[in-house]
Amino acid sequence: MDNERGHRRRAGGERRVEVLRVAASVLAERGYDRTRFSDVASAAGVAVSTLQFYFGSRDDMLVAALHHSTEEEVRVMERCAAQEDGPWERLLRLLERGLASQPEQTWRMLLEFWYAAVRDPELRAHSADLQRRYRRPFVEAVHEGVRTGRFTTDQDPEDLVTVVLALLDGLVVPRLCAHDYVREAQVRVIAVDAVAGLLGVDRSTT
Amino acid sequence: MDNERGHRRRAGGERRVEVLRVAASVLAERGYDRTRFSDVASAAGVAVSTLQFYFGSRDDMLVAALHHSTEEEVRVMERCAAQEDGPWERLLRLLERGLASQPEQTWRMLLEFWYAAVRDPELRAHSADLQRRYRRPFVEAVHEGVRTGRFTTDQDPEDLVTVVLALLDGLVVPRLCAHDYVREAQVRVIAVDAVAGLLGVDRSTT
Amino acid sequence: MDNERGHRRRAGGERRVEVLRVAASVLAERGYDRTRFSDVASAAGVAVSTLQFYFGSRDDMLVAALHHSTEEEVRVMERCAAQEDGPWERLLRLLERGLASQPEQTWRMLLEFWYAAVRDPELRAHSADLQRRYRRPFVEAVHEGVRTGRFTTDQDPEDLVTVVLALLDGLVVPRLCAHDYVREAQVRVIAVDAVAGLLGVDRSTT
Amino acid sequence: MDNERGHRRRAGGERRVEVLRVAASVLAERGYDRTRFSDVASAAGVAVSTLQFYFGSRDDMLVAALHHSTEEEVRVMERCAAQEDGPWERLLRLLERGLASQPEQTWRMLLEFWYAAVRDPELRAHSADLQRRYRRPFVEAVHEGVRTGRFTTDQDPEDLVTVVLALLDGLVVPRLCAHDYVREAQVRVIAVDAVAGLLGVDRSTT
DNA sequence: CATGAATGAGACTTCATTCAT
DNA sequence: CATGAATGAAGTCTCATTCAT
Repeated sequence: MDNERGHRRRAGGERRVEVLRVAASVLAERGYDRTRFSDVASAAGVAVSTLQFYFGSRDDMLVAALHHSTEEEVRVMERCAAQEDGPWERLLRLLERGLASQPEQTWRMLLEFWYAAVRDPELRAHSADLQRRYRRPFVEAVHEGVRTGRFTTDQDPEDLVTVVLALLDGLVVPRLCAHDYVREAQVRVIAVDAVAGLLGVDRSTT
Repeated sequence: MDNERGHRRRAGGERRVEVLRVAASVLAERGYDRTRFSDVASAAGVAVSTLQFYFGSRDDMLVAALHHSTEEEVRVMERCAAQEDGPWERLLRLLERGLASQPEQTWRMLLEFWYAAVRDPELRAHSADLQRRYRRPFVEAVHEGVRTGRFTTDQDPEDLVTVVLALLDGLVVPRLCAHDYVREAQVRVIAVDAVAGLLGVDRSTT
Repeated sequence: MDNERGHRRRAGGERRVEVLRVAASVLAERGYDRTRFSDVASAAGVAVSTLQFYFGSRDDMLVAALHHSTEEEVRVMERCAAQEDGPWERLLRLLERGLASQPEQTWRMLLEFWYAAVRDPELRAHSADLQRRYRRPFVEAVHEGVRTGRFTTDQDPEDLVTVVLALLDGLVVPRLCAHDYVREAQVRVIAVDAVAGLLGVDRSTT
Repeated sequence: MDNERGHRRRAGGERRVEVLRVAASVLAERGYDRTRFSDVASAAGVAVSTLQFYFGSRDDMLVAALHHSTEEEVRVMERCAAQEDGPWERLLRLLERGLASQPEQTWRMLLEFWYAAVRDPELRAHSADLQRRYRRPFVEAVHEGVRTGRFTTDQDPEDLVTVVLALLDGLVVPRLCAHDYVREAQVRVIAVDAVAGLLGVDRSTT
């Protein structure tokens, strides 16, 4: 009866999942603290009390929405790393995905999740869990590259990935703020360069 | 009579500044949307109506607090770059400052500011302005390094700095969430390596 | 199809009676206004909609529970008076029963009934009816005692019983509140003394 | 800043006491669980939010009202016993007051208080306290009567008073339910008789 | 200059109830 | 016979805000 990481799924039928998706998009749009039941209700075309029937409290609803969204994003990353070619090729795909233009909602949701996790211990725990899964494909690619001699860095792969991901995450806010100085194309090239340099990748063959 | 970027400074003398500082710390602690007049009032030991007397509305108070804090942070950076030694040395100082351990409040405030700016056009404008000033010392150092041949990159300095700052900013959230995988010492080394590699810095003399 | 004083018995077979008993105990525990469908439902292990199927509305359920309980209590009293020995002996049995330690639920239910009856006309009518039946054994005993010369009072038996029952009822609240000054043993003796004195009972033979 | 037995008096000026009185009368009228903020607000001619400004929560308001009312009633009793004539005369005055016709509100409030106290530990504690003060004049009169030989009972005065008060309290509900069998005049005579008999009062001189 | 009193708007939440199966 | 899904009505509570002093 419990699912989604300990949150009791209260009730509801098929529509519950649909509504959850709507809730996520409203959340991305308005932000956690400004997402009211009535916002989601009118966006989803259901009654406010239906939302409570589905999720319990407002907080539970929003947390469920956060979980749902982030879960999906992690799965995308895992799929990106599924194809078994060279480690740099895989890493490149992961980077591209991280750097690619995305529906703004994805980034908003990410920021939302960070913001909430900083203060909510339960979300923070979940966040740590997600991070681990999110990092894994990166870490494995680096490990493999080092092992096979494709990468020549001396640093610890975990730490390297921490910096690589920081680089990706650090671009989220500037893009959301539509800072005009973020020139997508150039930034992507430089970011990939930075990673390649950091790992000591031999890119001659690419 | 107007100051702080168009916000009417309502009233109040010395105490107002004290209270502003308190407001900032409460804001960092609780987050924008959860900082009520009464929170700041009790933290500062004044009446709610006094806060309104000082700042006007709740939003005005919070925005003033955000401005106040971020302004201070930018000034620190500008001071870091004041000393006129080599461009890499200056950049290193800026990086160190950006990477250094700080009172958590600083980072919380930064995240707070990002989060607010994403949705508030007025804050976003202010944010752009701040970013420009924040970036300038970095950009100038890179320019000088390239001009003097100390750095050998072909990329545009502005874009390079965008990536460098993304790297710094991207570390804020993991640290606030106390993710255990962030190993401060190693990460700093790698981050500096990454920047040095990116710029093609000749570090043999350092 | 109608029973229990005009309340339509909606539906349900044997389980309905079980559930009614559960409802009564929940009612005694929580009080009229705080007994929700869901309380009874979870206590009885049935769905809320089942309760509605059985009883109709919430009020109907609670009234049925009150009727059920009080009905049982009156029957006990009538049984107490069934044995045909002397009037004082009978009265004594009735008093003992009224004064005896009882499961708290009995007294709670009584108070619940009083409290509800004060404001609900329909319950008040039912209450008057119950009172009449509850009083009858007392009144008849007094009548007989007077007629046979065993009691020597000049007062009207009805009025005497009113006072006697007030005495019993007045002990309910102190006991429910567990006021420590209520010393059961002594109080019973004194209460019986008071009644005996009031009726002018010749207790020499008892 | 705390008063009325530990309940924080939140705020408010002179009108607060007026409103408290209104709240009490609404409470007597409608009963605890059915007294909403809006009922008191409209009866008192203030806004709902004013009530919360005064009392905090709905519960706090009602508890304050209960305290206020019961406090007043106890004071009346204490005043009844102030005059220093004979113990029986004093006791008679107390009984008369207890038996006298009163504005229905008084009795309703009493029942309200009992009902609430049975389930609320805090109110129960307060109730015990009130009882002690309420009983004292009775107990002292009995003591004096026994000491001076005016009363000839062998029983413990405390226990006697418990029974006497039960008798008074037990009349509250029948009267509130307007049971036609309660004949005020006769009942008063009998009740006084009962007490006199219980105490062994020599009434020849009265 | 600073405050307390009073209020209105708006949100969450509880809960009985309706309906389809 | 019994239940789960969905909803509307109603109440409490929070909080910014206005106003008088």
